[in-house]
Amino acid sequence: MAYWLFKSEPASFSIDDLAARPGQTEHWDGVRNFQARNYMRAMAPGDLAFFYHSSCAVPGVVGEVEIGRAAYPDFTAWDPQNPHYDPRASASRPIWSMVDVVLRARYPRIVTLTELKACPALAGMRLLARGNRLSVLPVSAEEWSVICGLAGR
DNA sequence: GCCAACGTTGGC
DNA sequence: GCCAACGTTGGC
Repeated sequence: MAYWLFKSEPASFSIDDLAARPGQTEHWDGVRNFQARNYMRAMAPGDLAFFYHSSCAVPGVVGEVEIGRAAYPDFTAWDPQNPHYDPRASASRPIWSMVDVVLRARYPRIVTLTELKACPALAGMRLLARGNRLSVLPVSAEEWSVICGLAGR
């Protein structure tokens, strides 16, 4: 059982968008970074992940999802109409992966980036590391429980 | 809109 | 294999 964090720009896909999906589930497609892809390949069904809103007025953790399906080919990569199209990818050579996520909790309030930074127990968190840009990150069990505490859960 | 930080690409 | 150029991310 492992813990993770997914970033998403709410203008593109927010936790409310996920909540509105049938079954409150969605495949997490469009990741085009090898390290982030490899983290998704390490995910197992039942793993939990934070849903983080980035590039917005109040960046922060807004909820939790559960991994519903382990990594499988990201077919959006070989769709020329898709904004994340990668001409190197194909059905026989997928290159990119995605997982399915299922909404588990939408927090009643945002655990803001400012709060995370102010929390000494989270000083080593990957999300807070200088220059961090990965959209998929591992989270330690300690960090998970600390942030759940901040969220009031 | 700005800028720092980073990953990727491509010339050599 | 090096490294400069470029594109992207993401906070502010």
